[in-house]
Amino acid sequence: MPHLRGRLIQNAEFRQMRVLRGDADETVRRLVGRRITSLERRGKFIMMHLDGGGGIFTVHLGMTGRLLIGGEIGKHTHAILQLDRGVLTYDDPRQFGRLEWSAGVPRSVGKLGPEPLLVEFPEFWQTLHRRNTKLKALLLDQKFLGGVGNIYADEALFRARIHPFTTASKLSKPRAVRLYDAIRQVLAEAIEGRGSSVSDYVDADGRLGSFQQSHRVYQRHGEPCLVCCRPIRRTLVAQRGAHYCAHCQKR
DNA sequence: GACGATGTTGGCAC
DNA sequence: GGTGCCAACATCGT
Repeated sequence: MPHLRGRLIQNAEFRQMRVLRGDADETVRRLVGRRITSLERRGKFIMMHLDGGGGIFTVHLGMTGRLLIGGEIGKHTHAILQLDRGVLTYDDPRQFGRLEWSAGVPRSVGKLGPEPLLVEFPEFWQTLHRRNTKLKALLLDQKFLGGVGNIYADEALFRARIHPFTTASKLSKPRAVRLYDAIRQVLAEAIEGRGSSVSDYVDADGRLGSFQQSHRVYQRHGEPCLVCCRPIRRTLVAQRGAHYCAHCQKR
C-alpha cells in the first residue's frame, strides 16, 4: 500500500468492537498524531509501524475484511482512519478480521511459522517429517508456514499431486520437495495475479484479483480434472473444504 | 424460507 | 504437546 507510507493519522474511529483487540479509546489515543513509517506483511497480517516509537497497528483481514483508501462508509465499516491525504477504512461483514495496536510485534504475529517464499527446504522438511497430522491440516497451520490459506493449500497439493489426507510424517523426501516447490509456485503466481476474487475480494485499490482463473481444484468440485477429466471431489479436512482429484493425487 | 457453503483464528477438550 | 472440533458473523447459492 504505497498510499500509506508516510501518512499522518489525524483521526481514528472504531465502530464495531468485535474486530478491535483492546480498548477503543486507548487505540485511538495511540494512533492519532502518529505517522505510518513503514508497512510490513507477515503471513496474513499487515503491520503498520508508527513513528517516534509509537508501536505497531496490525490488521488481519480474516475472510471478508477490506482495507480501502477513499472507500465508502457502509454498515460494515468498522474503522475509519482520517489521514493527511485521504481516508483509510476497514470493512468486514463477517467480522472475522482483527485490528490491534501493540507496543511491539503482536503475539499472533510472533507465533507464525516461516514465510513460505523464504523458508529453505531443509527447515520445511525438518518440521514436516515429524508431524503426524494430515498434510492439508498442516498447510493451514500458521505455525508451520505463515500465510498459506485454504485456496492455496488445495492448489499446491494438486500441483504436487499429493492427496490432502496424506500423513505429513509419511511423505517421502522427493514428494516433500514437490510440495515445497508447488507451494512457492502457487503463491508466486497468486501474488502476480493479485489474489483470488472468489466472491468479491478486491485489493487496496478496489481492483479484483485474477488468480481464481488459475484455480485447478478449489471450488471446482464436480467439474472435470484438468489433467485426467475425472470429477474433482470435495471433502472436509480440519473443518475446511478440501478440493482434490482422487486419481491424480495419491496418498 | 431453510440449509449449508464461504478466503480465518483462537480457545477448549481429549 | 499434538490434534481436532467449534464458535464468532453475514451473505449468497441451491
